[in-house]
Amino acid sequence: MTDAATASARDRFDRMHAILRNRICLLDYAPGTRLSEEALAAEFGVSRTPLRRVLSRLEGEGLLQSVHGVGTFVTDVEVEELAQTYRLRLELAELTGRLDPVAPDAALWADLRALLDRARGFGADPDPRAYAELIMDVFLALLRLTANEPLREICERLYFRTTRIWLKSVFAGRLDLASEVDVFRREVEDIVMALQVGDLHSAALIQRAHISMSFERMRRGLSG
Amino acid sequence: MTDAATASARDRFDRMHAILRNRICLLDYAPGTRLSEEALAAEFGVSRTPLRRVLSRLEGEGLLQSVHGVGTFVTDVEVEELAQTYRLRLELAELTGRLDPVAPDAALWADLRALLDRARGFGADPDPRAYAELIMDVFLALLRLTANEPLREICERLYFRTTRIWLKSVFAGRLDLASEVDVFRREVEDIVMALQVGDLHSAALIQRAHISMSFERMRRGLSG
DNA sequence: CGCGATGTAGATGTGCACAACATGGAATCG
DNA sequence: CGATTCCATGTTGTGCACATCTACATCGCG
Repeated sequence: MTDAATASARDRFDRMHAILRNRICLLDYAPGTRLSEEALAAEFGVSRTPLRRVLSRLEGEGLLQSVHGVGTFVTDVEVEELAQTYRLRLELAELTGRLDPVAPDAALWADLRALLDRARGFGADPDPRAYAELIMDVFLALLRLTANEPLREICERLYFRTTRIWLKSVFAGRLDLASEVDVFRREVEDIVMALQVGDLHSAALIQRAHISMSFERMRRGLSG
Repeated sequence: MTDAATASARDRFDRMHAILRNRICLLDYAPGTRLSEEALAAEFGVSRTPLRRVLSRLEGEGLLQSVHGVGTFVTDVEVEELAQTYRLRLELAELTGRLDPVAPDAALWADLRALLDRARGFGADPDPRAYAELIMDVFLALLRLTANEPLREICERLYFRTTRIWLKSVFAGRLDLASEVDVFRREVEDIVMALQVGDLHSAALIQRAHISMSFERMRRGLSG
C-alpha cells in the first residue's frame, strides 16, 4: 500500500502542514485572517489536538500567531523586516550558485521545461492564483540547483515567510499583473538559457537580479 | 507584577523551550539521548500536553525527532550536513558585518567586557560546561552587531543546530580544551579590538576566520 | 535447536472535557 | 448621561484517559 490510504500520523501532519502553508502563502488566508481550530479540525477529519500541532509548527515558521483567548491569526510582515529579508535573500540567492552548486538532472530539466510552458501559457488576463503557484514552483525547482541542504532550508523559510506580502501588492492591483507575468516569463527563460550553457553561477545572479528588481517595483508600488 | 510569579502560558512555553534547548546545545543531553515526556512534564510541573508543544517546536528546529511508539530523541548531525552548515555559516558571518551593521551600544560594550573577563578567567584545566556557555553567550552577543532580524534568526538557528557537535568533539578529548580556550580568548580580544576602532566589517571577518579554523581543527581531530 | 508467531510493556499520538483568558455588551451606580 | 462593573460568549491552553504503534521477550511449532 503506497497510495493515499496509508495515513500514518506523520503523513497526516505533513499533509495538513503543506495545505495550510500553501493557503497562507497563496493568500487564500490573507494576513490578519483568524483561523478557526474547530473548523479546520472538522475539515481535516481530526480533533483539535493534532491540528494544533500543525498550527504550532506554522507559528514557529512565522506564518501564524496564536493569542490565548483571542484566536490564531495569519501574520503580517512589517515593511522594515520585509526590506531586511529581501536584502538577505539577495545574498542567499547568489550563494545558491556559489555554495555546492549541482547541474540539473533529467528530472529537473523536465520540470523546468514544464514550468517554462506554464509561464508562456498565460494570456492577457492571467489568473492570479495560478501565477502565484507558478512562482512558487519555479522557486522550489531552482532551489534544487544547490546541494547545500541548510541553505535550501533557509531560502525556503524566508520565501514562505515573505512572498505572500509581495503577492498581496500584485493582487491589490498596485502592480500590473500582466506585465509582471511577462517579466517573470523572461526571468525563467534567462535562467534556463544560463543553465543550458552550464553556467550555474550566472543563473543564480540572474535570479538575484530579478528578486532585487521585483522588490524595487513593489516598493515603488507601495509608495505610489 | 513583573517578577517570576506571573507565569502566563507563553512565559511557561518560552521558559521550558529555553531550558531544553540549552540542555541539548550544551550536551546535558547528548545526541541520541531519549527524552521522557512523562519525566520532563513532571519536572516542569505540567502535563504532557504543553510539554509536547515545546518538544514539537524543538523538533521543528531540528534538535529533536519524535518517532511514534518509540521515543523522542536528540538528533545527531551527519558530517556532510555539518560541513555544509559550516560553509554556510562562514558566508553568513561575513554578512553580519555587511548587512545592516550597528555599532555596539553601552549595554553591549558592558556585556563584551564581562565576556572578555570570563574568557580570561579560565585556568589550565577549564570547566567544559562553563566554556560551552561562554561560547554561546559570546556568539549571541556578537549577533547584536547586525540589525537584520532575519539574518540574526537564521544565524541563531544554524548555531543551535550544529554547535553541540563541535562541542562533542572538544569534550571527547579529540581537541585540547585548554588550547581551545586560549584560541577563543584571542578571538574575542581580536574582535573587541576591531570594534574599538569601529571596524564592524573586520570584526565579522575575524569571526568568520575563527569559525573556519575551528571547524578545520575539528575535522582533523575527527579524522585523526 | 532454529525460527516465526504472538503477547506484552512502554512510548508517542489522539480525542474530549474543562480551565484560563480576552472581548464586547448589558446592567448598574454615581 | 457617562463611567464602571459584571457577565455571557467564544477562543486558546491544559489535563487525562485511551488508541496506536514499536521493540523485545516469550512461547510454540517444525
